[in-house]
Amino acid sequence: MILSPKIENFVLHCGEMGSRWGFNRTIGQMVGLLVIHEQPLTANEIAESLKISRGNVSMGIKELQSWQLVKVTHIPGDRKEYYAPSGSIWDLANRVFEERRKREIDPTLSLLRDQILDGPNSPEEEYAQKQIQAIHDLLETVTKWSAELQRLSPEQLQTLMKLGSSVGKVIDLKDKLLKKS
Amino acid sequence: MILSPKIENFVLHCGEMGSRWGFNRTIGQMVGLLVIHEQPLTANEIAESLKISRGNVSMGIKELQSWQLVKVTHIPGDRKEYYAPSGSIWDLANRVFEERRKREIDPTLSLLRDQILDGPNSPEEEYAQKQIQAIHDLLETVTKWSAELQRLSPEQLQTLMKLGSSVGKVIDLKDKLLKKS
DNA sequence: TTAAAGTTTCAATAATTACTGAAACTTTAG
DNA sequence: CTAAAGTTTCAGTAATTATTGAAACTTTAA
Repeated sequence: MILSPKIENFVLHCGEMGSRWGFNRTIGQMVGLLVIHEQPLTANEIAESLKISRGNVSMGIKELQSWQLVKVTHIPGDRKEYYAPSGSIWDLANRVFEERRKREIDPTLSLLRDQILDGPNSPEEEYAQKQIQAIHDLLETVTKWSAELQRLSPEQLQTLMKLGSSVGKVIDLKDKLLKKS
Repeated sequence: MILSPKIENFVLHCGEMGSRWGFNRTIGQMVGLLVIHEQPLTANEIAESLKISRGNVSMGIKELQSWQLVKVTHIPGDRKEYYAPSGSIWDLANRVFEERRKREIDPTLSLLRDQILDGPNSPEEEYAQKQIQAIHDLLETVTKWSAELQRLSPEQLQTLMKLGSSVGKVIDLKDKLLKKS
């Protein structure tokens, strides 16, 4: 399981980015490796390729499973478990995005809701309350949007993606139409 | 500079979330504090409120400035510097989003571009190449979209946001408009 | 039922990242 | 020019997070 320079490069880069994407270096490398390899890999192959301990791989896989990024497969007559990405690049990105939303937004949203219900407890808290409300609204919008994106069909997504630099135009057109009716 | 329980709660929470949002606990607390307080604060007030060292505040401010999240103001006849958020909640969120794009996406995009130019160096790299291309395309789309969002006017954004639970409608809308013209 | 193949767990330790506080630096009023 | 007010830097240390490797656990073929 020796990696070609190009692939090694890619895998190492995934490691460096790993921590920015929400996991650690090792796990970043694992994702990179699994994504770039057509065939599923065993835990031992992963450990060997990345030069890390077997235990570390085991913990990494557990973490990746909690993110729903890997699936386990078996080869008939072989007792080992083989690991592969749980879907297309798009699927994986979606999962990461979703998981991060849960970790980065949901807890805050929940706290802010409580704080809003509580209301301002003193004149100085008036301004605080307004800001809390603003953050809450922003986060709620983001949440709704991300849920919406998950729901779109691949074709709709395709269209939306291509829309790119002309979202603005579509919106303007919509406004005009509304005024007419 | 003693904080009311509610505000302290909010600030502490921002600290916990800080690391998830791309900075560390202290810096998260600083953002929270600045956002929730109507009046700009001095570095000493921040240190006192959060019970952290003066040096830490100084480093935190430097970091926040690199994210363009704070602005410095002065009070006539007072030599101290007063710090405040650099804009509305929406502005701040935008900046964080933008900065994270730079850190989380741009370096990868750049590497992948190089790797694509390099082409597959062996038959086994065929598949790798395809995957690299797929990741590249995904990241490029995200980048384009985020640039587009920055460019929209607040009103356009407002419209887009309210469209909310029905992005699908935007697509339908687009199709209808195209047919008419 | 057992031993071989495989996997997971976790205490110890390594690596990384954040924080303090004292010293050095900068600015300005007198 | 100088001293007071303010700010930044950074070496040392504390706190956190990641990794190893050996022991414990699980599964299955014979």
